[in-house]
Amino acid sequence: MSNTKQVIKKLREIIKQKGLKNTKQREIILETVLDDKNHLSAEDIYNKISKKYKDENIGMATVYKALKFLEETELINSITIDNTKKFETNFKGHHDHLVCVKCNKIIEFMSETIEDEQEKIAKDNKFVLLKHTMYLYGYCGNCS
Amino acid sequence: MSNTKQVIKKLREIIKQKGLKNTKQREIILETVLDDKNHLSAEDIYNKISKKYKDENIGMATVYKALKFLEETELINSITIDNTKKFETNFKGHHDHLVCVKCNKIIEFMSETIEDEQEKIAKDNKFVLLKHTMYLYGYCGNCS
DNA sequence: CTGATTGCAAATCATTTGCATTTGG
DNA sequence: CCAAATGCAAATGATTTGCAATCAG
Repeated sequence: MSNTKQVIKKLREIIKQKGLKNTKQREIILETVLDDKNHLSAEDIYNKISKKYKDENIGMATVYKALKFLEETELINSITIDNTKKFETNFKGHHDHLVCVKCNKIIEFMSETIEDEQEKIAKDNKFVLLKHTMYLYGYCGNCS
Repeated sequence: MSNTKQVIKKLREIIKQKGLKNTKQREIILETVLDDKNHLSAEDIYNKISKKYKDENIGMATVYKALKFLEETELINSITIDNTKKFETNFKGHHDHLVCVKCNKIIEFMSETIEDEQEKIAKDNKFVLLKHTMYLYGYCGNCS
C-alpha cells in the first residue's frame, strides 16, 4: 500500500474519530500535497486540482479550509516563504531547508550532527525539545 | 559612542555612498528598531513612532519603505511569524532561539558546531549562505 | 533646481469569513 | 434529516504602489 493511501486512510480515521464528514475534495487536496515532491502554495494546489479534476470545480476557499484542517491534524505541514505558505507532507521524516533567496528553490536536508547538537543545547538550557525549524537562506548554484 | 549612534552613522554613509538623501524619518525608524530588544512588526514600529514623535506625522507607507530599505542594506533583519514580518537590529551578533511553547520565554544561543555544519551543508549543495534562522521549540525548565 | 522621499489613499496579494446551497452519515 | 462541508463573493490584514507635495543636496 502506497504511503499516500496510508495517509488518506489516516485522514478518514481522524474524520471518523472527530465525528466529521469525509469529502472527496479534502481527499483530493491532501493527495495533491502528498504526491508532490515540491512545496506547494494554496494557489499551486488550486491550479493543479483545477487542471487535473476539471469536472469537480473545487473552490479556493475549500482549498484553504482543507489545508488549515490538514495542518492542524498534522497530516501536512507548512513553511512561509515570501509571505506565502507552502505545504508539504508530514510523512517523509524530519528535515530542514536550504532556500534560494533569488529563485525560491528549496532543498531539504538532514544533519545528525546538527540534531545532536540541538539536543545538547536544549539539555544545557534545561529545555525538553518538541520540534524545531531551521532555514538556511542564500544563493543556489544557478543564482550565485 | 553607543551602538545605535554607530549604526545611524553607518546608515548615513550608505546613503551618501548611494547618492541618496538622508531623512529624519528613516533615522527615527532605524533607531526605533535598534533600540528595542524585541522583534517589532511594521505596525509596532508605526505605533511607537506615532506615540513618541507626535509632531512628526510619519506615514505607514514610509515605515514600510524604510524597513525595506534598511533590510536591503542589512542594517536590520526580519523573520516572519504568523504572516507578519518582525524586525530587529542586525548588530547584536548572530544567535538562534530556544522558545518555550508554554511560557514563551526565549533564550538566545549560538553554537559554533552548528554554524560550521551549516556552512558544510550549504557547500555540499552549492549554496552561498547569507543567513539562517533556527528555532527550537519545547518546554523550559520551569514549564516541563 | 531636481530627483529622492514623504504621506496619503487606492491597489494588491494571500488568506479568511459569511452565507446560501449541497451533501455525507 | 441536519450538522458539516462546499463554493462563491465579499471582507480582512499585511504590504505595496501611484502620485502630488515636500525636501535634501
